[in-house]
Amino acid sequence: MRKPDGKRRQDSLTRERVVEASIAILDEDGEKGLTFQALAKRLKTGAGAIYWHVENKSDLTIAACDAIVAGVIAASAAGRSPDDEIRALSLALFDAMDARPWLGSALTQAPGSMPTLRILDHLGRHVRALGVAQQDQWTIVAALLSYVLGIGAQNAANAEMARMHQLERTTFLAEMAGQWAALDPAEFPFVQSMTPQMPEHDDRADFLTGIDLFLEGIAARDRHGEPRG
Amino acid sequence: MRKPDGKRRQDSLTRERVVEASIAILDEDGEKGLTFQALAKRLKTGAGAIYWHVENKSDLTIAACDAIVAGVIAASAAGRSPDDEIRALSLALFDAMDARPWLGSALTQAPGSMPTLRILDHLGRHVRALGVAQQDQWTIVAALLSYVLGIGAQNAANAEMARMHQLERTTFLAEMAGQWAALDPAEFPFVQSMTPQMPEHDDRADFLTGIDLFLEGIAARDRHGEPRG
DNA sequence: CCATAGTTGGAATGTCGTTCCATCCATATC
DNA sequence: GATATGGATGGAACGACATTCCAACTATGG
Repeated sequence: MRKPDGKRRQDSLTRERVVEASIAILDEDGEKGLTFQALAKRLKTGAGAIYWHVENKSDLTIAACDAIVAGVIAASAAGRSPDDEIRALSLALFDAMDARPWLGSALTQAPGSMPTLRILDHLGRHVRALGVAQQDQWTIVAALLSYVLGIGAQNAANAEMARMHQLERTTFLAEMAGQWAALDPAEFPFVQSMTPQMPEHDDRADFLTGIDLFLEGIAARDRHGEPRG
Repeated sequence: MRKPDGKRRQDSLTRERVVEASIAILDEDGEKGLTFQALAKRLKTGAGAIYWHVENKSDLTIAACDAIVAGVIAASAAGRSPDDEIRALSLALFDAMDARPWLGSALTQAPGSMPTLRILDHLGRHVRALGVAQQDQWTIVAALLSYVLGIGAQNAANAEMARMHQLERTTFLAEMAGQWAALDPAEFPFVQSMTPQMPEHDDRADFLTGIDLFLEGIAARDRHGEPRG
C-alpha cells in the first residue's frame, strides 16, 4: 500500500470500495470467505491492485471492523443516564457481533486498533460519568471491554463452526447441548445438570445480565468503600 | 486419524507424544510456530504419520489446551470458600494464559470443547456452592467464562503481535501506550487522558478486580432481590 | 516364514497471503 | 495535441501451510 492521492482513473478502486466489498463478502460467506481472490473477483480486478489500497489482510479486516463499529457507536449515542448508556452501547455491540460473527473474531485479534479504541473510549466516558474513582476507571473499562469482546469471540467461533458443519447456529448449539447431556454426571455434574434448561436460554438477555452484574458490582464497591481492591 | 490399538512399533508415535511436542513448540515459537512440518521435524517423522494419531490441527490444538487446563484445574482445587475458589481458579487460568498466550487464543476458538467444558463445570460448581438461584446459575457461569476467555484472547493477541514485531510484550504495550498518548483528545478524550497511568497498571490485579466486580454484583443481586433480571 | 493390517515418512495437492512486473492511463509539460 | 511521468492495475509467480495419498515398513498370527 502506498499513499493514494495522485492521478486517479474514473472507475478507480478506492480503499472505501475495497472495504465495502470486504464487508459484503464477510457477511455472505463468513470469516473464511474473505480471500484476496474472492475480493478481486467481486471487484473485477486482480489481487495486486487491492494491495495498492490496503496494507495487508489484517489492515483490511480492521478497516472493515472500524466501519461497522463507528456506525454502531454513532447510532447508539443518546442522552441516557451513564449506566443506561453502558447498557445501550454494549447491547448495540452485541447485536452487531451477533449479526456479523466475523466482527467479534476480528476485534479480539486486533487489540489496540482503531475500532477497539473507539469502543474503549466511549465506554470510558460513560464509566467516568458514572462517577467511578479516577484510579479505578481504566480497570473497570478494560474489564467491560474484555467481557464484551469475549462474548463476541465465542459467538463468532460458534457461528464459524456451525457454518463448517453446514448447520444453522441454533441447531448446531442444540446438537451440542445434546452431546453435553450424554456427559458423565460424575465428571461434569454442573454442565450435565444444566443441559435440560439450555435450549430455552436467551443469549442476549444473558449478555445483558452480565453487564448488569458488572454495574451492580461497581455500585456495590462505591457503597462499601472498595473492599478487596 | 484411525483407532490406534493394534500392533505397535517399540519407538511408536503416540497421541501423547504428539500433544507433548505440540505444547513444546507452542511454548517456544507461539501459535504460528505450530505447523505439521515443524511437528514432524521435532518428532523425526513425516506429516502423514501425525495424522494417524490426530484428526486435524484443531483436534491437536484442543488436545494441547486440554492437557494444560486439566493440570491447572487439578492444581487449583482446594478447600476454600466458594468465592475464593472462583478467584483462585480464575487466577490460575489467567496465569496459565499469561505464560502460554496460545492457550487463550485456542480456547476462545473452540467453544464447547473438552477444556472449555472443564472450566465451565468447575466454575459452575463453585457458583452453585455460592448459593446462586438455580435459574441464574448458567447465566452467571457463562458470563464468568466469557470474561476469563476474553481476557485470555486479548492477551494472546497482544503477545502474538509483540512476537511479530520482535519485541517483548511489555515494551510492545508501552509503545502502544505511546501511540495512544498522541491521539486527538477531542476524539479520544478518555483513552488519551488515561495514557499517563497505563504503564503502571498490573494486568493480573486488574483481572482479579474484574472477577471481584462480578462476585460483588452477584452478592448485591442476592441482597436486593434481583433487580433488572 | 509369510500374509495381513496397523503404522510410517515423505511426496503431491490445493488454497492462501503476498510480491513482482509488464502494462495502462490521467495529468503536466512542451 | 504529442509525449513523458508516475500513480494504478491485473494477473502470474512464490512460498507457506493443512491435508491427502501412497509406497514402504514392521510386528504379530497362522
